[in-house]
Amino acid sequence: MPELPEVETVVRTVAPRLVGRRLLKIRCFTRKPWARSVRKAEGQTVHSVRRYGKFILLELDQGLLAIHLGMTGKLLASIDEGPYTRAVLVLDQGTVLFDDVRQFGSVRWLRREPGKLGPDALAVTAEDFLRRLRARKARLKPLLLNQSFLRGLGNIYTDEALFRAGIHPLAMAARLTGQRGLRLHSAIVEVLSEAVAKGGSSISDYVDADGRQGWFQLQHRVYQRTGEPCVVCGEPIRRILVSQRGTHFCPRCQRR
DNA sequence: TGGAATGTTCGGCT
DNA sequence: AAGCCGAACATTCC
Repeated sequence: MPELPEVETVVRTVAPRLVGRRLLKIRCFTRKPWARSVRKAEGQTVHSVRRYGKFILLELDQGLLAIHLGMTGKLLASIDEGPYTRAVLVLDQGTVLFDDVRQFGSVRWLRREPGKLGPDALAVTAEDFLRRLRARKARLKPLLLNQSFLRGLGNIYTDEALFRAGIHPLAMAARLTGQRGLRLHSAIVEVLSEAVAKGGSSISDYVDADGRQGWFQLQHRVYQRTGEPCVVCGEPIRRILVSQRGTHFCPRCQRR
């Protein structure tokens, strides 16, 4: 489920349940190694909840609780534990569940925020973005997915941003003209802002902490529209594999 | 039945 | 060193 807009939506919906609350206990139902670190969070008060790239960070008295939703993780303001509930945050008032079918997600206690990530995809300035593009000898699709280059983009919004900018996913980052680099920066900020405003994309079963779906999937122009006509030129949308990820683009609007 | 799915990490190769 | 590739993690859905 989770790229920047989905994580941002979860943060906004879960924050009111967590801020000011005391984490009495964290019960884990998994044998993943991350479950052992959460003990250090028990007994602590949650001072703030914020998004850091695709991480949800709970600021505690000491250190942070870092939640990553992986591919299918959900944070739910609920007490209805199900077969995929991997952790239960027991608060002094209420509970929050961490459900995760595929178990690529995690909840772990950290001394400080995760290091070595690039600037936030919604906050990066055009100048900084251009400078960073220039410094990389890599193709755009894998580069934009790389969280140490820019944090927050995933497969959906990378494809959507490249389409909006009219840039081929295999184009070399360092060889983009300044104009096209700026266009890409605007496309990224625009598509992410619009998606946040729509509560993210519910392409399989993504829901926010209150169980509500997002609606941005209705605005997707290329992602999972293989064979359907391009909304701009009518050419069928093509799907290729780029570093093992399905990559969708319009061969006419996004020439190499 | 095989393949694909919103993600990250690690080892190996160039 | 940087970047690419494939595999691995676990499960469901079509």
